[in-house]
Amino acid sequence: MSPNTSVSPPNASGQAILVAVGWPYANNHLHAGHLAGAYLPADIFARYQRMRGNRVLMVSGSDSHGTPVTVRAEQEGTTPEDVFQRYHQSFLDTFKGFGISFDLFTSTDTANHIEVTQQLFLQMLEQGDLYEADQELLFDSIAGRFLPDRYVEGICPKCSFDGARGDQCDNCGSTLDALDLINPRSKLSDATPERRKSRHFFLRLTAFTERLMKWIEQPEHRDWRPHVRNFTLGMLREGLIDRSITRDITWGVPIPLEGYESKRIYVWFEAVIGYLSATKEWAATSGNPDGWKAWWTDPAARTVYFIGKDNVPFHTVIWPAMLMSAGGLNLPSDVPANQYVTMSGSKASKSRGGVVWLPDYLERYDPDPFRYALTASMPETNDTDFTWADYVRRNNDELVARWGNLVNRVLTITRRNFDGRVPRAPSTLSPESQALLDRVDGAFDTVGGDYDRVQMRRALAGAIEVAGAANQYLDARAPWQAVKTDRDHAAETLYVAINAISGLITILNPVLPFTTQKAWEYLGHEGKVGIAGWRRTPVLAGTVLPEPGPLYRKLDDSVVAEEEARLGL
RNA sequence: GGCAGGAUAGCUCAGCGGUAGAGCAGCGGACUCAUAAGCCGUUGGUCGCGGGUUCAAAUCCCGCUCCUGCUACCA
Repeated sequence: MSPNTSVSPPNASGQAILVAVGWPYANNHLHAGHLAGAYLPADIFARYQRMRGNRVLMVSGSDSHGTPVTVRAEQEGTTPEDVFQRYHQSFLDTFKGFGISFDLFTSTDTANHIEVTQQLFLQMLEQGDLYEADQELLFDSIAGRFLPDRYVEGICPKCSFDGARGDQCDNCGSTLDALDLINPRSKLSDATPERRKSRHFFLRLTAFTERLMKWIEQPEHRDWRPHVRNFTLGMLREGLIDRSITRDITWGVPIPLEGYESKRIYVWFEAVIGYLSATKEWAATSGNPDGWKAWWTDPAARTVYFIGKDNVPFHTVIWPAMLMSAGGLNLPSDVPANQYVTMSGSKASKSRGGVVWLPDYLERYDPDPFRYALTASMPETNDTDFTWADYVRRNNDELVARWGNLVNRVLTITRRNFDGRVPRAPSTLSPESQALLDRVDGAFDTVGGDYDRVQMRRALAGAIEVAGAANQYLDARAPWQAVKTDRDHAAETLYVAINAISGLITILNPVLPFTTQKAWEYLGHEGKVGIAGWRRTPVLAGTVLPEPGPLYRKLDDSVVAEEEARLGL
């Protein structure tokens, strides 16, 4: 990927960029890990690319199928549809609340998705990339369900540890086959599972090893994140395994063939197709049914997948293999998978607590400070730890004090001393004034390049540093004094500071969409931030400045203890 | 077991071949426009351990210790 580092005006015919975001599983609310891992970086990336004038399409949807949804429905005495609908709505509310700017957030429970999935299924079957075979599986006769390996526990055949899961032993770390467990028991009902044969469809992954290897080794994939690239190469070197892509369940996408009424296509095969089906849905809805091709069949398009690291194999091996089988569709340009965020040192876990639920957060705080704090410690190269102490510090020291206060102090002095209007600067600026504006303009290149490479931490650090430079500039020129002795000097300072802020607003907008929009209006600008593209929008002398308000609230230290208690660790 | 990432100032982390850096915390100072914010200065580290390569290593190589995570038949 060549980083876009040059500043260009908005351009309706920019590059087509598909921002594909992992599909959340509709069996619980979203938490901070989801946001930091996938939705926030995707949103920052999309907002930046839109301002660059690129044709961005950002899609995702609820993954409505799969065993845990049905399990949860049974526990609650309701239907899978009900569970899925409830959380789907929760997701929509959460994205709205945090400003995650999807062009479409749909679900796998649509007629369109089912149709696209079945069509691809049949196409791959015809290609010979799917085949039928019998599979021996464990069946829980009390729950009346075949058991995924993870739902079986027993004694590890290798180390005799009692409590090994069907897929892996937590004690000795070896990968297991559920059929080899000694004294197996179902995690659903505690029943002793019985062996049953079942006929299923398999994805012939083994046939794709060579092609995938070639694809990964293309020069443009060299700068994929090391953990993504190496993990994928490792899988390919070890040898792929054909996997069954159907299950004995009734909640899911039906198999479009006679005699398979009691089986469904399984989620890991079907959910990734959502990227394609969602694009088609968006195109159809916007009145141009062929519009999806701009992102999927035009080789000039860029498709970037934002997911958590646990999802890497599906996006760098399985989905590309499926796309190769289908033919004529773009393979992922990049999969900048993130690592994990831990909460106060504890891994987010639904059972053990230690989770910041996003709907919960929004009841008490504003979205931008969370976006800011999570971006500042985004798990791009390693797991990171979120603490409320860090959140409060970043809010108070960086958002309130450094950035918010910069805007506030500049606007206040100006309004008070220049009749509420932006003062006029001399035609030739002093060197330090010019230097500040140059610094802001330069940040469009450096920070923009970081956004483009999906290095959000670096981007944000670079942006906030410029706010620091603006504060230094102000202190050096002390317009609050100059206004009494040399009005022209003060006028230049404030004019320059206001214009520097204007640039900073645009630069920070991908991370802080809500508060930068507010600030944008405080400068007398109209419309949306960045409407003029990825560049500093000048604020002209004489512009009437409306009364500003605080962009951020200072938080009391007691928030830390309160929220830590709420984490229940 | 395999793979990845980490181990650098009290804390969070950046640097990734060329005289140890930032923010916060601590200490001192000048200022007062601002949500008592901002600015300047300063204390503080034998860069996990042991070898090696090099004129030069936090930075490259080998070995070791500890931490985190991933490991497609859960999403």
